[in-house]
Amino acid sequence: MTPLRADMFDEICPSTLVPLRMGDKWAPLVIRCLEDGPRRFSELRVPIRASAKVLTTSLRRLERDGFVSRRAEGRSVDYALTPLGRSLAGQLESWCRWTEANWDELLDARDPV
Amino acid sequence: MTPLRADMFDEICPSTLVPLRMGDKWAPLVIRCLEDGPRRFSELRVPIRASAKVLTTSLRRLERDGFVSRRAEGRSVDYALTPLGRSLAGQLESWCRWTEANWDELLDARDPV
DNA sequence: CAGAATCCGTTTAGATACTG
DNA sequence: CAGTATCTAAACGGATTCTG
Repeated sequence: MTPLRADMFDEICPSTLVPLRMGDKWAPLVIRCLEDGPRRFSELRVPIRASAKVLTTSLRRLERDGFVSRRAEGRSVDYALTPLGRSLAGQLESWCRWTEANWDELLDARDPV
Repeated sequence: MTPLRADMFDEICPSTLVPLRMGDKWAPLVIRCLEDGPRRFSELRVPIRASAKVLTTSLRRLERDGFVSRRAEGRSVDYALTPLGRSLAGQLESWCRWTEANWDELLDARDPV
C-alpha cells in the first residue's frame, strides 16, 4: 500500500469522512445541485426526490462537515457550496468521469440480483 | 451542471453505485488491503477490525459488483481485485490525495460533535 | 416556505456461538 | 480456516402530520 498521510485505517482520519459522507444516498446529489450557485430548500426538493426530513438531514451533515453553508434571510433560506464543497464537487465530477470510462465493465460486472 | 452520461439523478446509473458502495464502512479498506495482491480471509481480518460476518458481507457485495474476485483452493480462499477493482483502487488513492490537499480545511471545517 | 415531530420498516454493525 | 446462524441495538430512509 502506498504510504499516505491520509490513513483510511485510522477512524479519525478525514479520508474516511469523504466516502462515508458521499455514501449518504442524497449528499452527492445535493453537491451537484449546488454547483451552479446557491439554491433554496424548495428548489433542491424538485430534482432531489427525498422527503423534507431526509433532505434536511443530508444538508445538516454537509453543513457540519463544512461542505455547505446555510444563509437565512427572512422566509427564504439559501444553501451554497463552501470553497471546500466546491473542491469536493470537482472530485465528484472526476468520479463520474471514471464511471463513464468504465461504463460497460460496471454494467457487465454487476451480478444481477 | 456539466452534462455527463453518468447521471447521478438516475438511480440505475452506475455512478450512484460507486459512492454507495464506497460508503460501506469497510469496503474502502478491503480495496486498499488488496492493492498489493491477493489476500486470504484471515489476512484481511487483521488490519480490518470488523467481525467475520460484517467482513463477509462487504466482500460479497464487492464481489457481486465486480470489484473483487474470490477463489477457493482447498481450505484456503483468496480474494483479489479484478481489473475493475484495481481501477477503483486508483480512484480511491486520488481521493486520499484530495484529502491530504484539503487536510487542514477538513479538520477546521468540521464542527466538533 | 422551511422545516420539526412522530412513527414505522429496513438496513447495518456488532457480539456470540456454532460448523464443514 | 472460512465462514454461517442468531440475536440485539443503532442508523437510515420514507411517509404523514404539524408549525412559526
